[in-house]
Amino acid sequence: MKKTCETKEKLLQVGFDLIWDSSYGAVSVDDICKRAGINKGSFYHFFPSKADLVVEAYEEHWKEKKPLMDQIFSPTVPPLERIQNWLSKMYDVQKEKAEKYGHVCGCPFASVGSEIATQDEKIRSRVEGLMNGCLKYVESAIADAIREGSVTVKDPVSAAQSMNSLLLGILLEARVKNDLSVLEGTETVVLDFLGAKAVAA
Amino acid sequence: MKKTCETKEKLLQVGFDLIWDSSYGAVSVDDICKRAGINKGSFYHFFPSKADLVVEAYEEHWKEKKPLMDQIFSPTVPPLERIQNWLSKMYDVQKEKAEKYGHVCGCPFASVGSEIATQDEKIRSRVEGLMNGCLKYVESAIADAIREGSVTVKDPVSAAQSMNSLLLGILLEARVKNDLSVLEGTETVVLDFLGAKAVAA
DNA sequence: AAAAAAGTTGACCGGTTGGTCAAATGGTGT
DNA sequence: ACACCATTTGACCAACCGGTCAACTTTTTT
Repeated sequence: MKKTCETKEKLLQVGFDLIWDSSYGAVSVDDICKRAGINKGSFYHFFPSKADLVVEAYEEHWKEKKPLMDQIFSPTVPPLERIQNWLSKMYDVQKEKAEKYGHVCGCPFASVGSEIATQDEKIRSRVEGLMNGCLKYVESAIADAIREGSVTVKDPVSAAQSMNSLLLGILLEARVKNDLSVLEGTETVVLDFLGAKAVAA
Repeated sequence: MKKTCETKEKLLQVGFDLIWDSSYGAVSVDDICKRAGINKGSFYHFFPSKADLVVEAYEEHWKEKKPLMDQIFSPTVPPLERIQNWLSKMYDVQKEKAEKYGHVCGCPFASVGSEIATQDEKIRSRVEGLMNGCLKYVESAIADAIREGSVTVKDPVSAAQSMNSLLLGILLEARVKNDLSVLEGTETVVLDFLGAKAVAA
């Protein structure tokens, strides 16, 4: 027998990747199991339903990414640099994904969230929570930037909100156009949006 | 027998509405036919496949909306007012949809585009085209605003691009949160983004 | 070593999926 | 009256869907 939960983790990871690349509706439980090399019975041993797998997969993905986010948005880093580093990391992830799957995949929360927002309340509310999680990092970075006067924007809460929407929109556009170059000007656009005074390299 | 194409048009309209509200994957051909009160055989008399119905439905939807867009973005209207009127109309449509279906539906192009961008090239490229169609209106309005000096933004092409992304992101967020109030500050955010000098009522 | 718990297997289920088809229907031009 | 063509019908299909289950193996507990 394999190490405890190795099977479950494999299902979570494969499910997340497959659905991120295509969509919730287009990926079947069989697809996930086949790709994971695991029998369907095992799937339903660990998860009551396909929807539950998705909720857990997103939870897991966030748990894995959080340490990196904490590092990127560490208060020891100048606030605008935090945002620049975040955007840079985001681009790298998108590029890596695009090379691996042949598609620009965009934001996994946004894709699935938009697809099933009107159909499955459990998933919808979870996605909403995860999005709000991201928001906190940006909010605090912008607030710090305002305090040090490196930015002309006034309200950190609404600025973070809008900046988040802007990023989601850009990622969505990159996915729809299947074109990485859409993401290339992101740093400039975002810094402009915040009214960043001096753009440090 | 019914008037020519009445059946086809009904299928297009019902299909568009159903898929806008939920998603491409979650709406079956049977669902569309049942709701339209039309037999499935007729569906496949008019459309070679489900994907083709969607492509035609989006084409049709655009054809219907275009006159209004031309009117809103008429060069006889001051450029910033065009954008304000567009945003106002957008809010009304979202509100109406939300009241009718109980969900904030967001942008139909974005929802379906994001869902199947990586799966069906025919639909993807059509959605991309429609998005670019919208862009032209905004581009020309921003260019006019720049010429009259009512806006601080410099390049109409990239500004329109970013403004479009911002809107898509806001609509996506409203759909995921299922909350109309997300849309309420849109006009302010957008005008701020453009660096609008004086905000006329 | 025995028993209980955790994990795994693959066959199986009813319902639904996108899509097909031959036959019937009805409007139109001659 | 006729034939012609677009439209309509509903039965039909194989493949697939999410999900179940009883039997079996492995690990952990006692």
